[in-house]
Amino acid sequence: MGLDDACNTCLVLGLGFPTTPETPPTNPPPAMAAPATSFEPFLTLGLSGECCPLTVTEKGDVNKGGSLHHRHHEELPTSAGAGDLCRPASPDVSPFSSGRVKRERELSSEEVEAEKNSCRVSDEDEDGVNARKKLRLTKEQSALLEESFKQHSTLNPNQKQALATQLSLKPRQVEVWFQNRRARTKLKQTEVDCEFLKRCCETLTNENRRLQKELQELKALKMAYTNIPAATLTMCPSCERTDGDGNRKKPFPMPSQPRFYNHVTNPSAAC
DNA sequence: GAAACTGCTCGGTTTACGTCA
DNA sequence: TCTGACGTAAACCGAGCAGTT
Repeated sequence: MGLDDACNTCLVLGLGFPTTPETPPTNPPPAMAAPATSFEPFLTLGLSGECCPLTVTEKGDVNKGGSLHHRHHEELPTSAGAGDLCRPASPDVSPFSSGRVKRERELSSEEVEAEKNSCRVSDEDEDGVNARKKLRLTKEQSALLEESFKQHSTLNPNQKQALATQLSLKPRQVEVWFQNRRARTKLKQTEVDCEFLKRCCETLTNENRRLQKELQELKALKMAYTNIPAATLTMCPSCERTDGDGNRKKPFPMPSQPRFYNHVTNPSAAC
C-alpha cells in the first residue's frame, strides 16, 4: 500500500553504486578476505529520471557454464592424470572407484619415484589390504603449500615441479592442491561478499522504510494544504511566528532540495 | 586462416576421512 | 563403544580458452 502510493509521487528511491567500482582481481590476493570496501552502495530519494539505475557489477568470469557431468567412463587421452595414490600393485584389483574410470597414464621414472614417496598412507598399510586411502597432507606440506600460495596463486610448470620435489609429492598433487585452494579462496570471498551485501541490503531496507515514511508524511502534509480552502486557513499560534520585519515565516521548514541520503557519510548507516 | 592438438584453469562433483553429538 | 550426520579436502571430470603446430 505504502509502496504503491510512493510509486505515484514522481519520487524515486534508488539503490546505487559508484559507476567505476574497483573490481576485485580475478586472482584474489593471498591475504584474502579483505572486505570489498571500495564500493559503497547508497540510497537516494529523488525525482524520477534523476535517479541512477541500479548497477551491480559481478566480478569474475561469466563464461564458465556449468558442466553436466555425464560420466562416459572413457579413457582420457590427455596427460596430467595422476591416477590414484597408493594404488594397489595389482592392476586387476580395483577396490575403489565404483565403476569410475580413473585417468591413467604412463609414469616416468621420476614420477614413479615421487609416487613412492607420496604414498605415506599406503605405507602404513601393513596388512596388505590396499583399500583406497586418501592422502592427507602433513602440516608441514600444507604450510609450505600455503606459503607458496601466498606468493603466487598459480604455478608455472617449473614452480610446480620444484614444489612437488620439495614436498615429495607428485606435480599433479601440487596442481590439484592449488586448484582446490583457489576454489576455496573464491568461495570464501564469495561468502564475505554475500555477507557484506546482506548487511547493505538490511541497512538500505531500513533507510527505504524511513524514506517511505517521510514521503508519506510529506504527502499527508501536501494533502492537508490542498484540501483546505485557502480562506479558511488559519495559522496555528505556535507556527505563527514573524521574522524581525513582521513578515510571517514559513510554517514548516521545507527542504529546497530532496535530501539525498548517503549511508557512508551518515553515521546511522551500518554498512 | 582453419583445424587439430596441447596444456592450463575453472566449476562442479565424488569420495575418503575426521569430528561430534 | 558404536553409529550416523556433517564438514573438509583430495581427487576427478568435462568444458572452455589460449597458444602452438
